Amino acid sequence: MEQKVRVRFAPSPTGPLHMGGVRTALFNYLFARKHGGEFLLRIEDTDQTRYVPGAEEYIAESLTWCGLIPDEGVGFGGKFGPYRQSERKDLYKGYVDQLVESKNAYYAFDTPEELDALRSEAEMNQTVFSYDIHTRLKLKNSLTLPEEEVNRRIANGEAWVIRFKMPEHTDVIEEDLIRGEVKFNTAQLDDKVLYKADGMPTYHMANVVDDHLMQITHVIRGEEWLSSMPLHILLYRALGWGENRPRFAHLPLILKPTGKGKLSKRDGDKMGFPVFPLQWTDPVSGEISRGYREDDYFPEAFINMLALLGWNAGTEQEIFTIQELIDSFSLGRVVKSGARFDPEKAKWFNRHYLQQKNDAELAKLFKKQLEEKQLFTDDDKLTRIVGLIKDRCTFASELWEHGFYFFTAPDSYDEKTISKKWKEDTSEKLQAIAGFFKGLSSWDAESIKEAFSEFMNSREWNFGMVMVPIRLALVGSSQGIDLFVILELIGKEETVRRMERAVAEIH
RNA sequence: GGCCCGUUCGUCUAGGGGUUAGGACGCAAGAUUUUCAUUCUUGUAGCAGGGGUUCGAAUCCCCUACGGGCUACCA
Repeated sequence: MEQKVRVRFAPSPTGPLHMGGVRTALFNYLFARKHGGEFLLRIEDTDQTRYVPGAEEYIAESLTWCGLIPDEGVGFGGKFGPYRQSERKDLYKGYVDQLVESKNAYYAFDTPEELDALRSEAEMNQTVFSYDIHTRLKLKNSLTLPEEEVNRRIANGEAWVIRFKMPEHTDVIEEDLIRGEVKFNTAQLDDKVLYKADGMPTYHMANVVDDHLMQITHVIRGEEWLSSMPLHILLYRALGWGENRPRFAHLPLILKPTGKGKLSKRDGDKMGFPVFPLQWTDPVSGEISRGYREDDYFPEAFINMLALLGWNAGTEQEIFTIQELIDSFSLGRVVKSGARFDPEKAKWFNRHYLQQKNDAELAKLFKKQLEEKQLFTDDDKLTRIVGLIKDRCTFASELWEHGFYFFTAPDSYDEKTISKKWKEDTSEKLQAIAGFFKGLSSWDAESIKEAFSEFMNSREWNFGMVMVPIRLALVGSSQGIDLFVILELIGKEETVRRMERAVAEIH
């Protein structure tokens, strides 16, 4: 009988969630949904020194904005709680004791200073100090000290940690769901601290215990954890859970758009794109980091873009609804190598989603922008305008810059266009045309165009001489949609007013 | 340094012994729009290098180079 799939996203509340973190959450979510399983959010706050206030709320809000709602977790209920590791503190000691009892772990009394000294000493000799099978018998721990002294030190309240006793020269072979067989030898691995002097477990211990207790079936996480996979496997075995432990899948990292290394906050600042889902204000420095939400990305576009960064369906499809992602997702199709992030492609996804939205929906967004400027118009007209200008937009926030002229006269005229298209006799012509417009009785794009053509013919003027100048008068530059539609929508009076103003102001 | 992972157009990727190496973003050109943008069409550009295996390698193996991760009482 197959076990029910349970996966978890387990971030550390040390700051805002990085877009790589969101992608990890996404892949977990997709995997859970695909297999009818559950997706949980666990907060890994075992390092109290790195805790950042607000980070936890930020994580929950980010997932919510992205539509990746956990089935269980901090703030989302569930029967396997608490889901915050600091609240599970008491629970870990028993398992650590069990490991000490079974000789899989031992007490160590070496101080951080002593270890640092050993590390720098090793560095001077061009080597690296490692607390492992070769060195542990020369250090201060329950393997080397007499039992009475160990007990005495503990009773005296001396600081101690518990370390895993890495077994001697054995191969740990595991089938990673993305990478295939990965092989390690314990001879290369050190005796990691499992339980810290402050009474908190380290990541490794808490992770293994919680994944077991929360009945996690698949651990889907970033590649930075691949190296600790053997330790985790050994821990499951040592705790007697080796037969029923989760399977692992290690995701490739997201790399900088250019240059070396993984994507960082700095890259976003430098190159002008967000690396976080939501805007974040650092509680200490007050520094603000932009977010995809505030930069006006649609969450669907953000998610779609993230999904295709390191995964593909094996078809040429690139646009996926979340349901389509769920249906076609598989870990086997996750790419093994790191992916450089391309901000341009992210924009392309947003543009695509924006074009797919219906006009009325976008009109609502546009209406908000207009209201902020104290401009109002009826919904039908607004919807029509949106339909006319949306294909020029990548973000909904650009609706204004591409449609402002329907609501307000230009506040300046583009110099280049003036020098190129505004001739000696342009003012005169525009004045005549404005006068002609005044006398028109029907004011819709078709009729205006027809009447205007006749007028132009009668004067033996050609369109090219005046079209751009009229546009300049109405819009302020040589941009915009079909001129006669603009005329119709801004109305006769406003058209004439703008033309007269342009004649007066442009020389 | 050690261990582990990776390497197809500038970027994201398809490909799993025989393909004119496909798509997308970007970029460029043309068309259309008496403007600009859109749109459409076309083009641009790639198997890191070297050895094997094989009748035949982007595909399998080895070496090298390069990139990435880990190497904390951080996750």
